[in-house]
Amino acid sequence: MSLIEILKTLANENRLTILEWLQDPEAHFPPQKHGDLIEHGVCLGAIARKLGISQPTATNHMKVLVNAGLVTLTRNSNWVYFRVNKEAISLFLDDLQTKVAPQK
Amino acid sequence: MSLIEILKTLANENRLTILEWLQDPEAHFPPQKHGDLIEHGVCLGAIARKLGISQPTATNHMKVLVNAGLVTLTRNSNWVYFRVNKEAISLFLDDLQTKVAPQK
DNA sequence: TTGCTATATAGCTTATCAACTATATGTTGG
DNA sequence: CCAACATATAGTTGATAAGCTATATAGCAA
Repeated sequence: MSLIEILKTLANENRLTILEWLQDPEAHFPPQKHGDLIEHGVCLGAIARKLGISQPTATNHMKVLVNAGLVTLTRNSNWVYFRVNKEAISLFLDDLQTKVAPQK
Repeated sequence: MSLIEILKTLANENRLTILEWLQDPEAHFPPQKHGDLIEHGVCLGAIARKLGISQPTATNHMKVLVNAGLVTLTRNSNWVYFRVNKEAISLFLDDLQTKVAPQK
């Protein structure tokens, strides 16, 4: 995904917060009965509840984050799990630095 | 300015391009009769013309960039000059890295 | 089966953004 | 002084975004 698309993805308070939470799921979410926070990821409902937004809105935010490549999605029966994509974030930060601070 | 405000500022193709150009004004703008590109900055009209947008639209983009602290503004008679604020950009990049890639 | 939970999809509303035109103000040069 | 230029401001429009409700689908559990 292009630099500008990733910037648009992050230029939203809720999405930025979600990404921050997903960096360290155990620090921000209660244990899940149906899937390990680290191994499988954080499920959609937990994110929606913690943010205090409706489930469809959360679905949409996660779609944007996945599209930008910042988060990966795993399905297991009727659950959807999300994990941060650290490599993509690292690439993005490098790109951004090259673009807006090339002297470094 | 807050991290999220800066992200919103950069999440626009034209503004991102302007910031890139202002990193190295001599590489992107012709010499100015009325003010040195490096010493004083790039004047508004030059930015509007190069982007192919109207002057009021350029004024608005520059206002956003200045508000975010990424660019500084200097007035001289009827000209307005803009220069990149490298320190602010550097701080922003650090902030962002801390937020979305804290393990580094 | 029935009901509960998890997620997806559709459709709507409101807010924000990026662009424009028109116009005003102020500066400079002839 | 007047014309040309630089920028600012006001107001409008069209597109996109973020939220919601209502509803559909699918899995699980009693």
